[in-house]
Amino acid sequence: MQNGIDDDTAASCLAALGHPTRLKLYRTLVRAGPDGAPVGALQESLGVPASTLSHHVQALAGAGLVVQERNGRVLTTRADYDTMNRLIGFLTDQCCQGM
Amino acid sequence: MQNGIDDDTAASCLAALGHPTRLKLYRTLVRAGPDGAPVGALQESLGVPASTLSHHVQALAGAGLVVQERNGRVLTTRADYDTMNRLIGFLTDQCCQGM
DNA sequence: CCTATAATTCGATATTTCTAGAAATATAGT
DNA sequence: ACTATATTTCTAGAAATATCGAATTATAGG
Repeated sequence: MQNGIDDDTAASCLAALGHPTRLKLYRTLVRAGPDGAPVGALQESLGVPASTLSHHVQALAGAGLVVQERNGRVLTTRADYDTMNRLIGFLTDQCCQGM
Repeated sequence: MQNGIDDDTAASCLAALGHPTRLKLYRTLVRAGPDGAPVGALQESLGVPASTLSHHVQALAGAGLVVQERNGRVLTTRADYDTMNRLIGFLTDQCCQGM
C-alpha cells in the first residue's frame, strides 16, 4: 500500500483544501468520478471566472491532490485518491491518538 | 455519534491545519494526551515566540480543533478529538467516493 | 491559413495572513 | 500593595494569497 506523507506535505494538502472554492472544486471532481472533468465544466458548475479557477486548480495540483491530462483542447482534471488517502491516513495516525 | 460538518466548517478546519507550525502544534497537543498542555510548554517545545504562538492557538481554537481552559495563571489547551473525527469523516465521506 | 474554442498566463489590485516586539491583562504568592 | 509569571492584545511591516479582466498560447477543423 502507499506509504505515509510527511508533515510539510500534509500541511500543503490541508492548506490547498482549506479554501471554500477549492474544497467545492475537489468535491466536484470526486463526484465526477475517475474520468475527471474538463476545466470548462468545472467553471460552469462552480460559477468562478476562468482565470481564478485556473489558479485554484493549480493549487490543488501543486499539492498533488489532482492531476491534469490534456486531450486536444480539453484539459481534463481528476482527483488523485492516493494523495487523499495518504492525507486521511496522516490525520488518522498522527492526529487522533488511536481513536 | 457526532453528526457531520458542513463544507465551510470543514474548509475552516483544513485551513487552520494547513500551516506547518499549526499542524505541529496540533500534533503536539495530541501527543500530550487528554490533559492537554499549557501554552508555555508548547512554546518551549515548538520554539515559537509567545505572541506568534498565541495567534496560532487561537486559529485552531476558532476552527474548534482545540479548546482552552484556564487554571490559575496557566491556560491549558487540549485537542478536541470530536472535531477532528468529524473532519476525517467529512473527508472520507465527501472526498473519497467510497474508496 | 483562418477562425473558433479551451485554458493559461500576465498584470494589477485588494485582502488576508504571518510574524514578533512591546505593552497590557490576569492571577498567585508574599 | 508589590512582584513574578503566564498569556494575550496591540501595532505594524512584510509576505503571501485571492481576484479577475485582458492578452496569450495551444489545438482542432474547415
